[in-house]
Amino acid sequence: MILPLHARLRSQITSVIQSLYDLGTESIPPIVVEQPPNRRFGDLAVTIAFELARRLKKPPRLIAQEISEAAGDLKEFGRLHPTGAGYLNVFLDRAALTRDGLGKPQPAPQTQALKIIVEHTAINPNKAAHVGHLRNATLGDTLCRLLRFRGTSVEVQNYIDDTGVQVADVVVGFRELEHQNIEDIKQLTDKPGFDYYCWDLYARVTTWYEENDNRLSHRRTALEDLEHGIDPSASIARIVTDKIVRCHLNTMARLDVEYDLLSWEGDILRLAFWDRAFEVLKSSGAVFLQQGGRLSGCWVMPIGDTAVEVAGDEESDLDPETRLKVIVRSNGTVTYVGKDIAYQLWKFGLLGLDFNYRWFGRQPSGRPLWATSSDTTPNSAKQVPPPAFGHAEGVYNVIDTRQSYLQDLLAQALEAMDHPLAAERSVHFSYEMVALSRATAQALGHLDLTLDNGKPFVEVSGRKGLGVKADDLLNQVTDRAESEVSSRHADLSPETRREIATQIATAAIRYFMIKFSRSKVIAFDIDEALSFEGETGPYLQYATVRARRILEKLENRDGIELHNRLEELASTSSDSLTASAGDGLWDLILESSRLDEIAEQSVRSLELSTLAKYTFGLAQKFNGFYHSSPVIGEPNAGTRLWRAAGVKIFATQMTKALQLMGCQVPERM
RNA sequence: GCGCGUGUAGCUCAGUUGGAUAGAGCAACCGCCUCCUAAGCGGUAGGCCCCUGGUUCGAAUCCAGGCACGCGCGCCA
Repeated sequence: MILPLHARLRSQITSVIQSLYDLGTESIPPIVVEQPPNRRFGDLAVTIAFELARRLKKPPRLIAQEISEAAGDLKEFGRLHPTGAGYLNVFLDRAALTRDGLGKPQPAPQTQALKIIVEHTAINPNKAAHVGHLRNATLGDTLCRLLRFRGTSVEVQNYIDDTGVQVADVVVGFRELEHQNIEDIKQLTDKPGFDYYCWDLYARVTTWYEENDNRLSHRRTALEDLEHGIDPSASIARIVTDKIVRCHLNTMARLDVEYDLLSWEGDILRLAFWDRAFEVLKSSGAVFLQQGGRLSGCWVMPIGDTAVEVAGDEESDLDPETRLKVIVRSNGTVTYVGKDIAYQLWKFGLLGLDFNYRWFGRQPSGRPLWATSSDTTPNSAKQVPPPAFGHAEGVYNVIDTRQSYLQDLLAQALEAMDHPLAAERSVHFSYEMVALSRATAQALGHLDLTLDNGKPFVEVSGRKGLGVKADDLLNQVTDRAESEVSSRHADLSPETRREIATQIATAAIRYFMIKFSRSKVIAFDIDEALSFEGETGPYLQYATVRARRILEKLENRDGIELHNRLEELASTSSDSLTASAGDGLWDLILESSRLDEIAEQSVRSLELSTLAKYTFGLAQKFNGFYHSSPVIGEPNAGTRLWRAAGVKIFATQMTKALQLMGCQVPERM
């Protein structure tokens, strides 16, 4: 792992600069350590001379020279080589770093006491999950893995909006279109495919509303019934949402996505979280009662629009009310933003109220899953007590970019309630939506060429039933993988082939969801997602499997177990690691060691594609090495040993990187 | 109208918070399975980094102004 090395290099250079120039510690700019574009320049590059050029009013090239001369031979790094316009490059002790990489795995970074809550998935529990939800869950889950990798303790929450319009619509569907009673619906939930059934029903309800506007009154009634727990609608909703949530959990489990807590909106209502939040909002002056005008009788929050404030002009044509956000309607009901404020306060432990909790089930990995509850009867003594949820130091809300405006309001509300720290630590992890490529939309019969507007993609719409269901996609990809595995490894048992196919499918889908920048709309293309060649998850797995097979065979033939051969490596000529060896072995080792640096960068920028691109590039390096440099067949014992060491380091780091992306390494491919 | 985002090879996208020769994948074309798995590798071809100006040792990257596209802006969630 390379970050500690960076830190040591930085501190040594800092002392050199301090002794050389009259600069306080604070006025030394941060020392950036980069990768030189070409290995012949060095193993690491430092750009500090460029940073200092302005301050010292000297050319960077000269500064680099001065630093290099003053530094002499640095401990562990040797000379600083001034090159180019002012880079300072170092060559590392390659043999030592390679031996370190093989040594006992370093202890995981200590878990910090502070806890981070990550909220993701949050699918309306009224229909099957689709590809857009997969992007959310994959990003959210990968973020959690990265945070834990860095030693942060993470609590994963999945928000269940069980009292919203979408659920109300499906309730209306069961009652008004299907005329089903509670018993009928219960029977339906016992059959497979209930989420698919609701997918269609939801689309039918939408059409049914469109045929006659008066029918929308059914939605209003149902919505009120849900909020106030009035049967039969409330009971129907409870049965439907419980089943759909379990369907979603099953879908996500297929991608190795798990949670700690399901937060049900209904509990927020029943436990009167909102009432408490409302008191705080009022007493802090964050909201006020609007009198007169269009919003008369509403409790509103002023929206801080910096652009408007800076302009400062009278803006006479701009309605001042457009800068007010309604939090409580004139009929006394609370809006979505209001409920969200209450929930966010609870996450930080700032609400002064807590949920009750109920056991929801054990997930495939064995991890317990809890759900919030508003049942006040105490848990039976036999039951395990729930962990302490909430009270986070920071919160990531993984929600698509269309909700940026609302997420912004949320932070503003916290600020207005005199919780600036919580506001600052409420991070909206935003990402663009998943749409359908033209080809895929057409294949699904969703692209009407007569109405073709020439857009490069077609937006998914759950309301219209337009989209690719997550389980359909998973099934297709898994089947495809299974036939590939079968054609290559007929000797494996059907169970093993299926298991491998599942691992491949997971990697294919998860990698696909991670590899794009979060600010890019994904035009989902089924053929692209089904491909296992080029920049795909299976490519990464394949490289890792190959590396493992080499090590396996080597152990069987030569009995080489690398961690037992460290001393032998120390006394073996490391010529294989020099540039003149020309096989990219050292490049492979150095690049493998950068995983911690990349993980750090990915979290800092919330750009998980960085991790994906790095892992892909690393796999490419290995494949190049694989073709140029035989390991088992290498006659020179020393060269063979060093190469084996490189393969081992690669396999170890690659396995970790894949784990971070929620992917496993199949035993064969 | 206002806000946010995007514009890089035929297509889909990277480009390390201003750095060394702008890179991948797909598609196209040409090669490589007696050799650790060809889900692989090598090679060829393909670029006014949307436009114009500015900032400086240096700009695809930062600033200003345009252009194009997407999303958001409700007493919906």
